[in-house]
Amino acid sequence: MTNADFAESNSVQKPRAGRPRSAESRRAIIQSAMHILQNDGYAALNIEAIAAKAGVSKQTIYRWWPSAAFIVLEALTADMQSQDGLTPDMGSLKGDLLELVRPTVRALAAKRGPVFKALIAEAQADPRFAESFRTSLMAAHRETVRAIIGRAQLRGEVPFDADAELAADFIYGPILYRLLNGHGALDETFAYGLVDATVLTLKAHDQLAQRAAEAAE
Amino acid sequence: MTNADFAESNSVQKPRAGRPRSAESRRAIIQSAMHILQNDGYAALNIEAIAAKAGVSKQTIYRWWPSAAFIVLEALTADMQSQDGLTPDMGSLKGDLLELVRPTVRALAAKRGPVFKALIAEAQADPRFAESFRTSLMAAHRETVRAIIGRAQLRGEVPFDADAELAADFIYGPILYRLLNGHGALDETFAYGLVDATVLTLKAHDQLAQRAAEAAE
Amino acid sequence: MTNADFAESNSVQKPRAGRPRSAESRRAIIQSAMHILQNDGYAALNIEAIAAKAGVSKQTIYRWWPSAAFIVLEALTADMQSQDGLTPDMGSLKGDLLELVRPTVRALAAKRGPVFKALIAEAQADPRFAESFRTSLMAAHRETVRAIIGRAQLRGEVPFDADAELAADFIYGPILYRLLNGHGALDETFAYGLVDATVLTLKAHDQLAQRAAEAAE
Amino acid sequence: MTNADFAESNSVQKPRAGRPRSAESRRAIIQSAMHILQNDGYAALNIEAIAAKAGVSKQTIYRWWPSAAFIVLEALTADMQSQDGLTPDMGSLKGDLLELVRPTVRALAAKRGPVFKALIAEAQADPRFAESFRTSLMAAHRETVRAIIGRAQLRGEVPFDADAELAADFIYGPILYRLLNGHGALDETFAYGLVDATVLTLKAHDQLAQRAAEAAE
DNA sequence: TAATAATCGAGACGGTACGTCACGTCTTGGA
DNA sequence: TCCAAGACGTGACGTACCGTCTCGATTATTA
Repeated sequence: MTNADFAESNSVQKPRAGRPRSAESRRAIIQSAMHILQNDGYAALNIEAIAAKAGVSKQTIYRWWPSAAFIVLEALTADMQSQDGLTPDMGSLKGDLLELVRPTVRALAAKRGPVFKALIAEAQADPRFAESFRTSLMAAHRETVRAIIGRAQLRGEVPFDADAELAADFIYGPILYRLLNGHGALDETFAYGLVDATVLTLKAHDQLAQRAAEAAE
Repeated sequence: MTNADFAESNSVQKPRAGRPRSAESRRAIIQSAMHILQNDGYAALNIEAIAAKAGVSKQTIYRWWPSAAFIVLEALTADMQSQDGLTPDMGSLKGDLLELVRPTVRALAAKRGPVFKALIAEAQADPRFAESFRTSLMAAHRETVRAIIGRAQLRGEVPFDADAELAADFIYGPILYRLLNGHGALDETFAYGLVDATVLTLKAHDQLAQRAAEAAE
Repeated sequence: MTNADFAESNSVQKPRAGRPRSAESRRAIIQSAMHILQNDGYAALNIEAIAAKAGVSKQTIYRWWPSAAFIVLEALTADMQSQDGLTPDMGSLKGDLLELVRPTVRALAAKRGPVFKALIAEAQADPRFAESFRTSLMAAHRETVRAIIGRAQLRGEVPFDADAELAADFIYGPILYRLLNGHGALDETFAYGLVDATVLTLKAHDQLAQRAAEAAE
Repeated sequence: MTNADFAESNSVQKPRAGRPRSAESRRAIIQSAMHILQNDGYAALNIEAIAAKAGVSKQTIYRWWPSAAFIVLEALTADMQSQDGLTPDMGSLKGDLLELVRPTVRALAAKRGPVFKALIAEAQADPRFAESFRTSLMAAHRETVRAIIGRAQLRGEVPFDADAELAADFIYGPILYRLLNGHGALDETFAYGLVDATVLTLKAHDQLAQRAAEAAE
């Protein structure tokens, strides 16, 4: 949990004495950070540049965020909460997964890719950020997969002992791998292959077990 | 391909004029870099520290490597070439994959993890390094998977149209995901689950297609 | 005029926003620079050494002075302003000039010599410094000569068309020449010879003109 | 005495064993040095640049000259010996001095100025070079003045106790002063003023002494 | 209506590392 | 013995950001 989140969540119940936090500055900082990120890349995203662009003092930034990465993370989570939150039931495991994977892959192939790569890189160097990153963005993604598999289990499409954790690894692992290593395209074909393989795995687990049982008779 | 690799590969055929490169310095630089990396972490791995520890000038380092990451990469590839090169045929797809995945996962859970994480992070910020990293370490890993699947195809374990590329993504994607995100352990259970799922996927592709054909009769 | 001078002269009227300049650091920098200069010579006077000795960051030095030479110049002008400002009227041109030249020559023959030589050398390589050097130290020296000759003109010792500029060149030129070239000693004899010759020149200008007029009758 | 001078003076009597010094390289080095000096200024004149431009190894330069300044000095003295050596007797002290001072001032105001300034600056930092500079270029200049005054003494223009050393200081001091400090132009007016003052001084020394003797009667 | 308290901008500060430059020395093969 | 080529250790450069620290000014709550 970032300092910013902390301050925000507390601001409701206890209006502390002194000058309140400037919403204007907060907005300017986040916008400036994202602007620099989009235009000049993550390498150019440093506190001094953000402060200069936002017309804000460095101190103000350090007061609310531990590093530039946290600013980006805040922008991203805010963005995700506004648009996502919906994993529509398409009526089948494959349909649900496609509805999840295809937009994800498409976004990462476009402008979301560089941002995501940068945050993951940052997480490797900064344990505090890794924690925040994992428990906000990443956890939300994995939860979606768990929900979809839960629905598939209720439908009887996959056995109840299907490993949702491993399934989430199978969905996001290869995506991350291609995103970071760049050995293959993040395109529709990949999305379909990914979903097909995952569905096959989850179902085959069942069917093969069934065939094994039949063979045992 | 790094400058160093280039110089090395040419050194055989053309003993150019001028003082030859100091093998002593090269060794000291690589060793110092790895020593700092193991003891103080990647964050402490900077050119000045390496130069100081190796008793070498910064210029000498910059002459042969573009950045500290390239030094680590060179050490790692040299290390890999000396110990690997062998993907023993265990007689079955599952056996081969386990023989590949288990040591990999074990190494990444131990001291190889932090180094790998750092290099991947570095690759996100430096396109030149990303290129080198992808075409050396990463490409070698993927090639191993392709070889294993090739053997399985010859054995008749998996169909000839099995997608080796996707299989490699399935093997290394989840490993990378867990390594970088840290949401799950890189342990034996994970290794088995990973191999089982991959084998099931590759085989189910065949069997399900077969059942679909039978059903069509 | 250095940045430092500029900031200083403005500091009275406008207490600008932000943390004010550290007088402590300024003092430490100047003192350290002079200390290194006296002990190890101008060749050893570099920004890193000054910063280290003063316990100050290099950036702080670069913020206020363009180079080490400007620091020395500031120290020297401050020193000169505190002790000089006085060109006592000795009652005669020769007396005034001796009162000016003898201490100057004595100082340059002692510890002021190396410093002065170094600054002049620096001025040849750095036009910005040359400008500062000329308009501060050098201009003050020349002005003193002009004042002395002005007094001599009022006394009737020298004609009103006596060239004060050339006289200043005659005073400081030979001093500089001996200082830089080292072909002759900067001693009392030299000082007397210098003053005698200058006085003779200035007066002879008058007398010879007079004799020429008499001869014309 | 430079290494080059040493080698040169010895080369006549003892043709040492081994490959002889390359006259081609020597010429290329001196020419390259002067070319860089004229085009890019003394600040750009470093051994690496000269070596690169001359197509010569750095070692070859260091073998024959202690520093770049010595190369320039060698070029300058060679140049001076070829054109000078002649101080024509114009029949009068003033004529002789003008014939000496006017070309000198003209040359220093033109392209000789920067070179001279740089060498003088260099001499302040390098005692070995100062020694060479003083005993070659500078000494030659002073000797010329001594010769001219010697002639004037024989002519009876100036007394035999006229101080030739001080006269040389009076000629070259102000020139050097203006050259280095840049407070005044090095033009014809200055040359005439300089010569007039020097002649007046030398002669007034006599006449004033005479008048003092008359007054004493 | 003050006093108190936190925030804000500006910007100076001590640090650390950067990547570059030139130094003067060395080690090759070849002339 | 000299030469070109060029690698080497050394030392300093000037710059970029870091995260912290004063400043005066502003804007709230609390007394």
